[in-house]
Amino acid sequence: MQALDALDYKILEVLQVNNMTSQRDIGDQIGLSAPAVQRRIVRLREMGAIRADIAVLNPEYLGSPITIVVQVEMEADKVALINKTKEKFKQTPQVQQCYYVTGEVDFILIILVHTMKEYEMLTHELFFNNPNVKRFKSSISMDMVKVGLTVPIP
Amino acid sequence: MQALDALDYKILEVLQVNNMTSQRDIGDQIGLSAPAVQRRIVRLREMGAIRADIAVLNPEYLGSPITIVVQVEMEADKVALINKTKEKFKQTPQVQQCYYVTGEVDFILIILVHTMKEYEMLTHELFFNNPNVKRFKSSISMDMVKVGLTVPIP
DNA sequence: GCTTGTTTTGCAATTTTATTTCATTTCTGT
DNA sequence: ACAGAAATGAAATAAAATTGCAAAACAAGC
Repeated sequence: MQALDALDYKILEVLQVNNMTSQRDIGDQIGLSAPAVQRRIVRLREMGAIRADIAVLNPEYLGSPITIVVQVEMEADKVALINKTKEKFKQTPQVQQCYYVTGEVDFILIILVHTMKEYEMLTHELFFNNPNVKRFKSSISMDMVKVGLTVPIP
Repeated sequence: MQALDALDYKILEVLQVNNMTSQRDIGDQIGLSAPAVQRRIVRLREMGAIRADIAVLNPEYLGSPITIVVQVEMEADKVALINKTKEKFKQTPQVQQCYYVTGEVDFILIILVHTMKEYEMLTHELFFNNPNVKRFKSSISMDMVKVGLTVPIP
């Protein structure tokens, strides 16, 4: 994992807000030619500093899915079981995000469903049918005050 | 807010995974010409179905920020105070995400900081100095099992 | 069920952007 | 200071996005 320099950081800072910015524009902003910017971006992708390039969609236009924050407490902390559960969460399309955390609960999930019926079925699939889940608590999101994946840049 | 058709959904499905996919590729996949795809994408952006186009960065390369999930319980549910608090969270760069939720707690935050010292200072700024915050609970993320903004498409 | 007006489409042409080539410059380590 | 490696800019090329326009698909009214 090679280190990044100040110019790389500036490029990332621009791209994580708008990855449609042209290389010429970026070059002008940071004092490099377009090809130099291009080569750096290729390298940043190859090394994995840029993990993906995505369009952020507005849920309003997609049947207004319901966002639910779920806290999951596990029965046992056996690594094998934890990993199996992680894998299950990862592969469930409705699970938008999953964090394995310290503290009273073990997982915090951000789940998106189109109906509460769908959520009800999902809870069976993910929690009731998993004997290692001790309990879970759901909080319905009334307002997605801030949503993003922006990482603060040093 | 005008409705989307099946082709729009297919385009969004592709773009929310990889917005660098060329219009020709998308066209081939869904049976449209590149210009037709182009015009639909422009429209989807204008109407706000596509909210942003971003690069997803790998925190590993950015000084390995610590991800913390915070549950915040408010003192009073006065709308004016809630809105002020929302605004504060929204404007704090370390707050990557903020959900206003039903249930025992009022807010769930995803926070990224570079050091625990930074977090300690942030808790003062956001929580201790806000008289309407009754209590808050922090969970450190040990594994970002799944991270994304993907919305399930109908 | 036909006609008219509107919208959407595909093709071709144009423009813009990304990528490659290559000589030169800048860095690095000795 | 010097050799080797890496990064750069200018120019050329390739690829992609965008535009103009005629034809096709669609919808509403008669």
